[in-house]
Amino acid sequence: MRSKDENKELVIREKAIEMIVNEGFDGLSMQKLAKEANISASTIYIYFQSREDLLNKLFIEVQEKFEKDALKNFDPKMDFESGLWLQWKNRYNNISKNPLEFQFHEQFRNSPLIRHKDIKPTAFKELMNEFVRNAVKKGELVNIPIVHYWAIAFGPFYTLVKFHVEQASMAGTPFTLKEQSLKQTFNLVMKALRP
Amino acid sequence: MRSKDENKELVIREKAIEMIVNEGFDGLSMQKLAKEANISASTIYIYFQSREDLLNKLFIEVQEKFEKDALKNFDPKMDFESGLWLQWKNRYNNISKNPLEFQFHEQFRNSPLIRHKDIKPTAFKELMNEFVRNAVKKGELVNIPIVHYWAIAFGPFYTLVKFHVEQASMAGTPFTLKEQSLKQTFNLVMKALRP
DNA sequence: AATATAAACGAATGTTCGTTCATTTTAAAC
DNA sequence: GTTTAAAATGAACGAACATTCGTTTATATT
Repeated sequence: MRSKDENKELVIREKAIEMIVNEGFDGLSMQKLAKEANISASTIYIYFQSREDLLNKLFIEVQEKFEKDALKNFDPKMDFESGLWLQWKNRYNNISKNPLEFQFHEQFRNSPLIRHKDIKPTAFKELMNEFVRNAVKKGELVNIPIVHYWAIAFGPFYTLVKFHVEQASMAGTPFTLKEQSLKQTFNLVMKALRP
Repeated sequence: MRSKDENKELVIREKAIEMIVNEGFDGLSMQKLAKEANISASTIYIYFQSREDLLNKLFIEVQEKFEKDALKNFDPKMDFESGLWLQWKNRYNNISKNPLEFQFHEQFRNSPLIRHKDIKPTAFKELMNEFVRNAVKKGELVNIPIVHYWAIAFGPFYTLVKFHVEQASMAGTPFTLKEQSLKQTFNLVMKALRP
């Protein structure tokens, strides 16, 4: 009996994301993907049920990886400023290490494909809610609806990061955003969020 | 001689945006679009050179309309808080009146299609820069790089609005976001931006 | 070394794609 | 009412699409 080549599935995933980022969803055909991965098109169907299944699995994989990595060293009992800053830095690190995955994720999130999936509420979300509740209780954070909090706490972060990712992507240069820039923006955000 | 039916071009544009928002870029085929618009596929080519030309024209149209409407009653000599709030409200009004156009714009902006176009710097951008320079000079705004300003001044706005647009779109209900919610978020953003 | 079994493949399926073109229809201009 | 020229069309084009299938190949197990 022959066993599945784990590396082969990885190549399919990598090339698929690369093609989608560079050419969009309609730029990803199974035959072109096969050629890029140096395999036969029919081989893809051993690893994925269909094109749609492939896309969904890619999204879920990236989403889960990003959520998990965002919580590295994080504890909802941390003081608010340290906890939020840790999240900014974690997310920043993930994006600079995986700009293609990030762009794929953004593209998927902004497309109607996202509607065909039901996004299950993750433990991630509950952990963040706890973090926010604690901070309000301790008087470290203004008491506002959670969506307002998300908008202010992460809106500036993603706007800033996306700007730099897009700049780099268009110019063909590596993604660069100095930690000092991030910190300066973060300090202003904290000013908004403190009671 | 027969003249072009302006209404026909409008229907094509409307249906195209509708299809893209509901089914994505690969959901838009010329034949399906023709059927939706009750015309022959070849008729589309009287109004647009190609599929790509159609997409580009749609984007440019929406982009210019949104930029123009964002500046309604705006003057770069306004005091900072009033000027920024006016922009929030203008943008908010446009999005709630044209949620499909907004979603189309977001989808395009986050796709690689945007790279095939060169975005010419608009008068819009220069006007905003002047507004910011004035505000800094008058001591109404912290002195930070312009990209940091954009991130903080509009990041929270778009994060909040997109959340509500997506909610409404998924649930099939109309877009609703109370002005009071918007104002509350705005006040915190102002707290961050004041010196 | 033989066997068994899933991986891997190339070719072929029927469909749909964007676009073209010869023809017909329409309405403005005279 | 006739002319004229562009709008509008349906049929047709080859290319590319996702997926299937019968066959071959590779490898773990015996």
